[in-house]
Parts: sequence; structure tokens; C-alpha cells
Amino acid sequence: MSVVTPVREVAAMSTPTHVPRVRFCPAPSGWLHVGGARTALYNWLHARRRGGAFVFRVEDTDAQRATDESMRGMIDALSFLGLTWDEGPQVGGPFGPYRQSERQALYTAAADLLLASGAAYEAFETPDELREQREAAQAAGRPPGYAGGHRDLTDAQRAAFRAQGRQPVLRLRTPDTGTVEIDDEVRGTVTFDWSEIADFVIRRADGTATYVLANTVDDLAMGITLIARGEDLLSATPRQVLLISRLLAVEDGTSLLARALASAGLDGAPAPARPGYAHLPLLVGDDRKPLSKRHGSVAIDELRRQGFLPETLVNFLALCGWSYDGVTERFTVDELVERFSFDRVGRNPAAFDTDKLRSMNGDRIRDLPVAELAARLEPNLVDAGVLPAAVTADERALLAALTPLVQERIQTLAEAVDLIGFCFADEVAYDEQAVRKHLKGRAGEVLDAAAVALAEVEPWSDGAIMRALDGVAEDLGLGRGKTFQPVRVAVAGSAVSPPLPETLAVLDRATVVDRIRAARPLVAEPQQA
RNA sequence: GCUCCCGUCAUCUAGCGGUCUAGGAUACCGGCCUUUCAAGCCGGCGGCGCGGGUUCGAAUCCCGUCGGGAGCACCA
Repeated sequence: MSVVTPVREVAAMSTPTHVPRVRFCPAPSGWLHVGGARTALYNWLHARRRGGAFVFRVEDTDAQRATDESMRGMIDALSFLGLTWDEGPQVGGPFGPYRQSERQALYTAAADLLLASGAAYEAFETPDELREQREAAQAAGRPPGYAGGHRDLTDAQRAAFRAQGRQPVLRLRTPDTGTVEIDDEVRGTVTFDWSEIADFVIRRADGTATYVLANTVDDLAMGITLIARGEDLLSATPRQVLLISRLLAVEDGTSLLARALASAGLDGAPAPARPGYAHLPLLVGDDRKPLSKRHGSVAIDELRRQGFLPETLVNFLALCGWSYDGVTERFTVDELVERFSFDRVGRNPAAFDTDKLRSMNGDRIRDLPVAELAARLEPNLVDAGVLPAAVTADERALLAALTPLVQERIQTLAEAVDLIGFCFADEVAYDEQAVRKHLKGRAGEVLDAAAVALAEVEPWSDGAIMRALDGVAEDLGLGRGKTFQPVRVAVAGSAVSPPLPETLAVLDRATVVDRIRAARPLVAEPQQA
């Protein structure tokens, strides 16, 4: 399906709201965490549902923080989740480039035009002076925002500042009176007083664009119809709304934005319109504080490494702030696309509940076809060093046989490592506690008898092994607990493993018998013989 | 300090004036099952922040209050 052409047709009909264009625009610093992924997901879902376009734009205007590594991480994480973008890095699109570092000429042109039109003005305060003003204002109980000191400088004053070697920033003039109403798809109408909103910087002294400018210009230039982002940006919205008005202001038949686009030699959306808004509730940690590294794993890549399935993550993230009917919690991606809408998004912040995530992941693991699960387990076992990078056919066959045994015992793929790692190891790593607890008393007799019984049992199958072990138990007059556990510890090194007969059956008889004999000396004999 | 947002079990959430002695899920507790660990099944614990209104009737509407969060940057 083409996601680009319809926009032009729609623009021609001047009803741009029919085909939504949404975007996800992270700053490439750090990793994609669950909050960002949730924002990306909601946007993606919205675009997919209405046959619109999902635009991925990289906001790397702050060269200090942006890194290529982070950029790759974002791309990998989105790809892992299956959130494919229609326009953006790697795939291009009609309104590129999609990295803001490559669009500076556009912001410069827009800022120049804003200055020429009188919407913006030059301010010469240094960062230190602004900090002092802010502190003084705070101390006096006044709002800390810019007070408008350089709003109405004369040419002579500006020249004097320049003569001192100062470089000005550009500030946008905000109204002194009146209100702005923001019509938000999740919050309804939110009203702000213009008097609360100070003149803000759109271009830094070094000539680069700030977030508000770059972000607003690009949303317009790229024909974005709905801006869905975190609630933390709600109070920045009036400034963007104002900037949008200034950018869309028409003079001599062309908008300021169109002129900026032309002078930068870039293509923009044919008929940019004022985008709508949807401010998503914050995703917080289990302590109700904003998510950070302290909250364990909140990076998508880390969750992937731990063995969370992308379909679980997508399902779970969808539920972090959105609900369908309050009862249904299990959704396929297609069902989400079909059902998602911003009007079902809640307004209160959601805590990221790892326990529930694990539970949902376990459910999905259990529902996977065995062969599929085995295939997904493999890379995790390789990462953990249980399997070599080049997995042999034998190892793969063993994994396939083991997979049904772990399927209902793990919540994450990584948990399989502890459960069946011993099956692939050359040597058993004995858990000290397990040895102390189970290799004592009559365990020696059990191991001796089990070694003999298992060396002879025919066929080498779980049923026959079960009967052999039961025979040992009966001969010694012990229960299954007292017989199975010593054998389990001898073979697995641990008191916890998948069901014993089934597990032994998939291993070589020789391996099993050897391990039982090798463990024999570990048994602590009773003090009195 | 100012502005804005939010407030149902520990957690996520349903609820849009009567069907709510507030429903579901996770976690937790107990039982069944049982060779360990799980899974599964059954049962249990547990909540409308508070105070005023409006109304025959309020978790639902209004006001206040308290609490939490975000923003007020030459960061995004």
C-alpha cells in the first residue's frame, strides 16, 4: 500500500485529516526505553489503523548528546518490535532528509524569516546573565521565565551589543494577554494563559535551531496531522501552537514555511495544516518515579536480551495507558491495529509492572509451537554461552527435544539457560546446597541402584526410565522424592530441572550413567555406618 | 513560587447518575495435582484520597482540600 501518494491527493482535496501522518522523533542519546517505545507504538498503531504514514525522524540537533551508537540502537529496537516506518532513515521518503542535523538550512531560513516578519527578535543576554535574572526573579517570587528585557531594542542598542562581541539568540514574541486552547485527543481541551508564557528561544547564539523550532518546522514540513507524545510536552504546546501560526502566516500568497522550504531547497508537504495533539500519560517505575536506569531493565534491547518476546512487549506496552474493554488483555498485533484509538487512552500515569510483563510473556511462550520456541531459544542460549556460536545439528536436535520440557516452566527465554544448560555442558556444575540437601543419607544406595538399573533398562525411553526409577524406590523402600532428587542432583547438578525421566530420556544413556557414578563420591555418608 | 495534568485493590485497569454488597488481570495467600520447579484448576485477601454540595439516588456531576507528577533552559 502506498502511504505517500494519498497525501498528495488528499492535499489536493484539502481534507488532510483523512489520511493521518504521525511521527516518532526521538533524540538519539541513550537507548530506546519502554516509554519511548510505547509512544512509537501508539503512533504506529494509529497510522496502521487508518492507512496513514508513520514517520521516523531523528532529532539530533544537540550534537553534544547525539551518538551514532544510540541511533543504531533506536533503529534496532524499533525493528525488533516490528514498528516499521514508512518514511525515515534507511527508507527515505518525499519530505526528507529525516535527520535534523541535515536540515539546519531550513531552520536557519525559517528563523531569518521569522525575524524579518517581526515575529521574532534578537536578544543579547549571555547565559550567565539569564541565570542571574532567573534566580533574582525566583527570589522575588516572580515566574522564572524570560522577562522580555531585549524585546524592543533599537538598532543602536543592537549595534552596541554586537560591538561588545555578543551574538544574539532569536526569541519568539509571545502574546501578553488572552488564552490558548489546546484540543487534546486524550485530555480534552486544555487552556493556558498567554501571560504565563515567556518569549522563548528558537535559535541559539551559535546559529543552531532549538527543539521547538526544529520540531515545529519539521512537523509542518512533513505534513504531520497528529502529534502524539509524552505528557511532559503538554506545557510546551502553547509555544508550538504559536510558532505554527507564525510559520503558516501567508504573505504574498505563500506561507513563511513555504518560503523557508524553497530557500533551503527542500521539499515539504504540499498543504501543511495545524496538527492535532494527543498527550500520553507518563510511564513511571514501580516506585512511581520517572523511569531511569535505576528501575532495572527498561531499555528495549535489555528486555530482548532477557528473553521477552516482541509480541509480548507490543501487547504489554499497548496496555500501558490504553485499554480495550477492561477485560481483554491478550491481543495480536493485528487486533491492536484494529482496536487501538486515542480516545481509549487513559489520563493517569502508568507504572511499568515487570511482574505482569513476565506473566504475559510466559503465557505467550506456552502458546508458541514447539519448533518456533526452540528457534527463539537458540540465540539466547548462544548468548549465554550454553551453545556455541555455530550450533551443530546434534545440539539443535537436543534443544528440540528439550524445548517441550521447558515450555511451561519459563517466563522469559533466558530462564531456559538455568533449566537445561546442564544438558549441553561437558561437566556438571554442582550446586552446593542441592548436594548438601539431597546427596546424603541413603542417597549413596539410590545412586548405586539407579546406575545399575539405568545401565540396563530397555528401551531408553521416559516410560521405561520411570519404571526403572520406581523399581529402585521400591527395592530400597523409599518414596519418589528420596530417589528422584539424588539422581536429579547427580545428573543436573541442581535440585531443580525439568521432569526427570523425560529429561534423562533425551540425554545419552552413557552420559546419564557416568554422571550418576561420578556423583557417587559426593554423597556424605552417615556418621554411623 | 507560578502554570498545567492526574487521583478506583500493592500494580495495570473497567466504570461515563441507579444493573456497583465496584468487574477483570498481575502480585500475594490457601487448596487440589505432584519426582523437583513450574503449568493448570479451585478458593481467598484487597480499592473509589478527604470534605462539602447537587440529586430520590454519586466511584460517576460541581466546589474545595490534600496528595502525586510535569513544565516554567541558548535539553529534547
